[in-house]
Amino acid sequence: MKKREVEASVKDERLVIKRRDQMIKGAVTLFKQKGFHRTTTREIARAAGFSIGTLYEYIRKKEDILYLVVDRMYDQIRERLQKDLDTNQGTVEALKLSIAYYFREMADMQDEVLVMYQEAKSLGKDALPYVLNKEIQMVGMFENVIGNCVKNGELDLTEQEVKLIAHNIFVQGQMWAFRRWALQKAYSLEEYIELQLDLLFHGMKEGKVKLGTGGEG
Amino acid sequence: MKKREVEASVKDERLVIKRRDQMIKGAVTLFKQKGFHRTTTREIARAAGFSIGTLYEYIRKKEDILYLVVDRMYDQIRERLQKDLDTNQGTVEALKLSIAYYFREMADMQDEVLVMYQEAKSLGKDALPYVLNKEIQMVGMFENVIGNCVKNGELDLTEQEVKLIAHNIFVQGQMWAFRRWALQKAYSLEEYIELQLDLLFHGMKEGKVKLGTGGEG
Amino acid sequence: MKKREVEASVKDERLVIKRRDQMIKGAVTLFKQKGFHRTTTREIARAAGFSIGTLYEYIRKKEDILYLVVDRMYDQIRERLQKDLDTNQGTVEALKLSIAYYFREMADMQDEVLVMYQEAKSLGKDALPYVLNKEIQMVGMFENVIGNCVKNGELDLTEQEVKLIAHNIFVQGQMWAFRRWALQKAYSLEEYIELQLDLLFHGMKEGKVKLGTGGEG
Amino acid sequence: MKKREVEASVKDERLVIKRRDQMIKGAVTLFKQKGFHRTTTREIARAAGFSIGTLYEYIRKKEDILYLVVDRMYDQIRERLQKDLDTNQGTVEALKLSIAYYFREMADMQDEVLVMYQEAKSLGKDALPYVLNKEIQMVGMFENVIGNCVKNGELDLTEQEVKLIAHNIFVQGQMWAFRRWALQKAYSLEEYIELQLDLLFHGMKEGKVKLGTGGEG
DNA sequence: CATGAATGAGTGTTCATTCAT
DNA sequence: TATGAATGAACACTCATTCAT
Repeated sequence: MKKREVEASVKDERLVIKRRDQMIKGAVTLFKQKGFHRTTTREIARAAGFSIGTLYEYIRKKEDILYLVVDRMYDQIRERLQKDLDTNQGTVEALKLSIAYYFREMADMQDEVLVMYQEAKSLGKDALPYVLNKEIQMVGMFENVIGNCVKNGELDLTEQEVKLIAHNIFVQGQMWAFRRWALQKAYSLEEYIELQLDLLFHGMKEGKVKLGTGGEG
Repeated sequence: MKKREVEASVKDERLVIKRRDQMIKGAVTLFKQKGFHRTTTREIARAAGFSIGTLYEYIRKKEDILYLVVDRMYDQIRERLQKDLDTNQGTVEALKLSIAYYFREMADMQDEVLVMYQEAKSLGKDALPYVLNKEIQMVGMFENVIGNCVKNGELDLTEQEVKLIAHNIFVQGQMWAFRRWALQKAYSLEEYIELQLDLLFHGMKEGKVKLGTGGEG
Repeated sequence: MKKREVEASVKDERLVIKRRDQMIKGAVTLFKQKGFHRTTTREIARAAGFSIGTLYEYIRKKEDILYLVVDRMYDQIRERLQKDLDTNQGTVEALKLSIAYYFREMADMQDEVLVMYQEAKSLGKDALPYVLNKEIQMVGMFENVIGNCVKNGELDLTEQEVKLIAHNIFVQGQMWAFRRWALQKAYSLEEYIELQLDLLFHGMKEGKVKLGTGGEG
Repeated sequence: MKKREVEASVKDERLVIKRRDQMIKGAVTLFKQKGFHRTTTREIARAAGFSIGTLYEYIRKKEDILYLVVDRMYDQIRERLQKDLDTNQGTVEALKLSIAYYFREMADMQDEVLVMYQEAKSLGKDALPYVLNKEIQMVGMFENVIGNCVKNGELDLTEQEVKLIAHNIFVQGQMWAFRRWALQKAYSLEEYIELQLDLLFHGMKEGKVKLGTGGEG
């Protein structure tokens, strides 16, 4: 899927990138505070440090800004994650480290995650599939590393299981942000990571009482 | 936390309930399609089958509609879940059934879940804590059943683990709705339920290769 | 000019009068507080002690209520004034007493005066002339008494002067109400009356310096 | 009391003044015809020659327009009056000229006076005191000139009398506008001025009959 | 390239008035 | 007669977007 280009009137590419950086920076802050819909283009322009007229030299519609924000965020996360995964592959130990790394990255970008999370559906019919595609890619990255562990024989999972685990990991990374109101009261980030990893790998631990009895035997 | 009452101008309680039912029904459909912000009060009125004037006889502000939708949904899910949990308690087997039941309920209310999920943050400062409280209650219900299994000795988990598992279950119930674009292509609902249950209880299964060996030691 | 009748659907005349009394009473209070435009028909109905439906059994349009209020007020003032003037006629002394009486009456009906004063222009093109006519009648009453004093030889004034004095008196009666924010801080009602009477009858008193010099001599 | 500034979104001060001039001009005409409440913001925008959007670039709320109108009017009258009073001070002759001048000014601004008079109470709790303060200042200007005549010995009046006379003059200036329906049928402006001045300075003239006799003594 | 004034469709909300019960 | 639910025209105000300078 090709990159969905947001058209700019300005030709100077350097400038386009610079201005969009300013824009995205300002927009994230505002979206975080008031959401996409309650944020006006004027506010974004002001936060970015230029006029409303200038803003529209670099985008076509308000929605473009949201797209730019979300797009940038995905790229950042994916880039970092890719770099990490490239160096750690194939072993369960490496997988654990990568998941932990991913959780920490997501915690680091909490605000952006929240924005993406809550406003993505505001993207129009054209931008949405592109964004979903990025998610699929990211989930795919986890599928790959887990899949490698399976190939190695370190894990024994079906393809279906691999896919779902990848989704679960992906969502649990977001959870820390979007359920912060509950989770961050109960756990530190490292506690959260440790617990989730444990659950991910071992599930709920059975007690001794029923050991050997009934169940799925 | 007391119920946050949405005031109506109309006195006839029966009528209020009836009209609000119509309202909620119409609103959910619209919110799902276009989100809360892009849906106009006029559209909601039309979808509900009455005029804009009548709509405002039953609410005070547009936000009230969102609150009504979310509130109703929570109540429904909680009520059904409570009823289920009341009859199935204490065993892992019952817990599994309850989780499956919960997943199915959430799948059944996909649209509402989606709306709640993406629009909840649009609720004002007064309604939001009330809604979050409802979530806490629902998560608490799962904490209880799992906790009972721990007391029985059927499960061996710390309080922290219990809490996080409850959150995970809760979120996985929502996942089916808000990640439908990916999950519902890959799994049937029953497959999804079975897989998630398996992962919840057993985690990733290790292969035989590395059995007995340490990490990178 | 015939009385402008406000049509009622209800036939029972006694009831019409009773309900309209309730209505006027409630309306005056509300108009005083928030003005005619900011007062809703529902509020008036509630203040009157019956439903909005019932309200409309006794009037045709909201404006009718304003008319009813203003009309009632004029009638009251005129009635009282007439009674007073009937018994005190022809002498300057009696005129002074009547003016003082009128001032006191207006002070007594301050709220109503204020309402009439500020909202009269909200009366439609049909009701307004009728109301203005009532004012003309009241001014005419003063013209008469003053005119009688002229006929008696107690006062020496042209018709034009008589008319203007009548207007001045009329307005000075209202002044106490509509300039209350300034006058009632500086004067007691009786002081106000005494001073105005003095000025009315003697004008500004010249000092001794210029006596006999230049000017209009 | 500081000037209550009405905020504009537009930065160009010259433009703000120009557009507000258009606005005020259009608004006065409309307010005169239909009153403040019955005039819509769109009508004002149209009358001013620009769009509703543009209107709101120069004000924040509809009420601001009323405030602008009233404020402008007070400033104009006071400015002119001040200029006049600065050059004519201390003598009864000058006082008469000033009063006549004031009456003519008010007649010149009839429409604005009418608007101010009938709609001032529609100003919110923040703007009203500011407007009343302007009235107090204007009344104060008359108090001063009259007071000077007293100091000169040209007039023999108490402070209380001076204050009340100032109020009377002020109101009589407005009267020509708000009782136009009666006064302007009976008098020319110059007749009105001459008569009022005469009454102000000499009051009602007693006839010869009773000369020398007391009241009811 | 940058600016910011101008635009007007669109939105939430109100409220006088009607009419079936 | 009395009620109050229903209606929808009307209103104040917002904001994305354009375009002349």
